[in-house]
Amino acid sequence: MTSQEQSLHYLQSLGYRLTPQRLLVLAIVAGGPGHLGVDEIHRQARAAYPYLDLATVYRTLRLFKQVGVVTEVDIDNRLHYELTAPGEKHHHMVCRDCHRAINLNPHYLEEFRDTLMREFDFAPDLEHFTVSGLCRYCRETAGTAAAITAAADLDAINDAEIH
Amino acid sequence: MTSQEQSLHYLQSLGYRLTPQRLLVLAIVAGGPGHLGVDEIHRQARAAYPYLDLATVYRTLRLFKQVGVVTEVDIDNRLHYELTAPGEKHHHMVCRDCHRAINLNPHYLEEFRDTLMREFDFAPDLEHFTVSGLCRYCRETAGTAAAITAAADLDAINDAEIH
DNA sequence: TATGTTATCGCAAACCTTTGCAATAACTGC
DNA sequence: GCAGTTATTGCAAAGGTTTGCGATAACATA
Repeated sequence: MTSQEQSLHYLQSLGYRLTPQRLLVLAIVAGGPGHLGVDEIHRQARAAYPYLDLATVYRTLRLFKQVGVVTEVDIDNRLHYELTAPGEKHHHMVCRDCHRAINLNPHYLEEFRDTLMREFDFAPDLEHFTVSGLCRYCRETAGTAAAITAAADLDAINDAEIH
Repeated sequence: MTSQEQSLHYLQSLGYRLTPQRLLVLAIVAGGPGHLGVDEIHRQARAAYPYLDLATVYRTLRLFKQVGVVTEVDIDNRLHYELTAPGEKHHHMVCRDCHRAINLNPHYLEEFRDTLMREFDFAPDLEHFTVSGLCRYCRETAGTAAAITAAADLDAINDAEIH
């Protein structure tokens, strides 16, 4: 039994119905290279089944995420999904400049979770965790710019609308 | 000089113009009890200046956030803003059930930031950090439900669309 | 296999947020 | 204080995502 089939059986065991749409979306996410954007998933799905609606894709992915079959990653305000690999679960660091996603081993968050539980009785959702920030490459670039002039740095920080 | 006036001078020193719209939005965020939703800010602002557009409110708040004058909090997929108190900066834990926001002292994140910097050369954006999760109260409620039947627990987890 | 129940779908419309553009108004230098 | 420059505004439209609703199809039971 493949991991895909396992996911489907799991859905069924929770009382959800197996529909062609769900099989299709799952197959596409499973086949994609890493995380796929919703529009990309929709486009691929429509190649096989032209009537599939975008809303259904969103609903399906939300369901998959809820039950843990896929992992959601927010990249530049757009949702992306990848198959949750049970053995090698990971979080993401997304660069706010180049929008690349870097995997982060869950153990880096264990301590943080324990602290919040102990101190505040707060159970953080750290199943699908994403930190935004600046990756090594983009930090170097930004750093160089800053070294030239403070003004150039300011320009780099502000987006197109400003200045 | 009040903290509001300081913020305005700071904006000006960065080359941004002081407009009535910006003064108004700042005053409202400063006056609000904690974090305010964008629509709430817009409503209050229009009471004083009816032509103020929603887009301007969004742009203004984005600018304020960029320069650090306000802090953005994502509550249930909706943006909220509060004045950044320089002396008492804090992060947020937002409950996914009751949507209440609990303040979190920055020192709880220092170690996490250091780790990401050291291990990955990744500089996380932890200025405006929000963790989603389940607060003490809602954990108790969910716990009770789970104790009754597993089915009830399942219902609680799925949202209205499911079942 | 036929039937009933209801989860799921497709469609359309709504939601919150961002963006393009021409008109306006805030600042600069004379 | 006045004119020129251009950041900022209001408006309208688009963007990505969610939701309401009637019609359909997946599953359970017999």
